[in-house]
Amino acid sequence: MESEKRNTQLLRTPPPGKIKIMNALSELMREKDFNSITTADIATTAGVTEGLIYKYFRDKKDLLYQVLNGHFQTFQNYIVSKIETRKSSIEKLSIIIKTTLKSYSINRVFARILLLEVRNSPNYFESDAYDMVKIYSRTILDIINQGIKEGEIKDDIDPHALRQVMLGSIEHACLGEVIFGKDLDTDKVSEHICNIIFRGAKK
Amino acid sequence: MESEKRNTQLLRTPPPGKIKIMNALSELMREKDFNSITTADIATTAGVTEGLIYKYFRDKKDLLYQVLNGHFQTFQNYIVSKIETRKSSIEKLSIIIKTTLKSYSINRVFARILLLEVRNSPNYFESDAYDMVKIYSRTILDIINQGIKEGEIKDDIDPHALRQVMLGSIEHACLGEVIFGKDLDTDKVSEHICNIIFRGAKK
DNA sequence: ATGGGTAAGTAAATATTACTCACTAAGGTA
DNA sequence: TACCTTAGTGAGTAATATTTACTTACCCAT
Repeated sequence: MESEKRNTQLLRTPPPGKIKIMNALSELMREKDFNSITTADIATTAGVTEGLIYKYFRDKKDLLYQVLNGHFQTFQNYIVSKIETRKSSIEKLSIIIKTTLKSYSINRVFARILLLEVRNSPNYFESDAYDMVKIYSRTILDIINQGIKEGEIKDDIDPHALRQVMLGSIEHACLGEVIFGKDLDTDKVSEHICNIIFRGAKK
Repeated sequence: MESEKRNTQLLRTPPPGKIKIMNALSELMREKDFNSITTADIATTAGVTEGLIYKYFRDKKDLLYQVLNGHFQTFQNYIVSKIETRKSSIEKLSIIIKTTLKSYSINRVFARILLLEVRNSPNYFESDAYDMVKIYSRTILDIINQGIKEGEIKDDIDPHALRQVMLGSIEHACLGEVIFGKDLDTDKVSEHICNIIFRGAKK
């Protein structure tokens, strides 16, 4: 009963102020980079006072991490829903590449935070958001290993290296879009990337 | 005569204070991320006053860009010296991958700045440092195009995509080292990466 | 119903820190 | 000598992230 109470408390929808603050930052980041956004900016666009930010977030960075976490949650669900029906490993990995690229492209704020804004501070790697990244990253590795075991992927390929190439390619491909707002034909680009990667990785 | 004077002025070795400031930031960044380093920190480790920083640099970020530029200059020279003797495109690209990875690995501060600290602010893309990046990036593209023309690389490969995969792979591969200080066997990793990339890209 | 506890939110003070400005000292040069 | 330029100083200022003491509203157990 005790734990049930605490549990419902954890799961219940966050207070409106908290939501408003997170949305405000997300919105502001469509135009500005994180460091150029002030706590005053955030508070006014959220329609709350500056002090409230520090009721729900340890500091400004913590707010950023929680916003990222929110975006990553929906991203992760989307990814999982896309690959669960597929059988072949190569196919799964291709879908991950295309879907990730598409997600970054559709939600540039999400991509911006993940690729440009958080990695420079050590605290990020202790955050819940980074835990999500680890899960996503782990998923890819598992699929690669499965692919090797089932003979779809060459067994002289280093799984970690393949994952690095995949993730690196995806990230670098959308950098231009995220930074300069260039348009990106995700279907075409992901096809090119898959072409390069798998004509080597596929046995 | 006017312009000659100005020219020698530009080329002559920078004042000791400027050098000390740049070295100080570089040194501090071996331990801390850029945002956690204060101008006071920089001044004291450099043994100058805070005001002097703003004599030579527009702002704190500009200092960072100039430090990056310095590192990139030596990096670029190193790269060029490594590939100029080689004939084959694939070979050149392989060397670039290995050498870049090695450079990042040896000079973590350089890698840290380039990959984690500058890309989030728009000003960076107006800086001299970014001009250097463009040159480096252009070099790779030229080699790829040459490789395609000479039949070393498949002609259905998109040159930009191949470059993205290359650069992305390199960067992602050294991220763990740069962030967490993990050791990296550059020879092995670059071999793995080349293996993945070129078994598809090589005709 | 009511009063005590807790969650949501406020307003103003504080402390850090990037950046400015008016100044000095030391060459070099005409 | 007088002057100009360059290197450097040190005390400020202004912006802004964070803290603190306080108010209000609501829930639930007596």
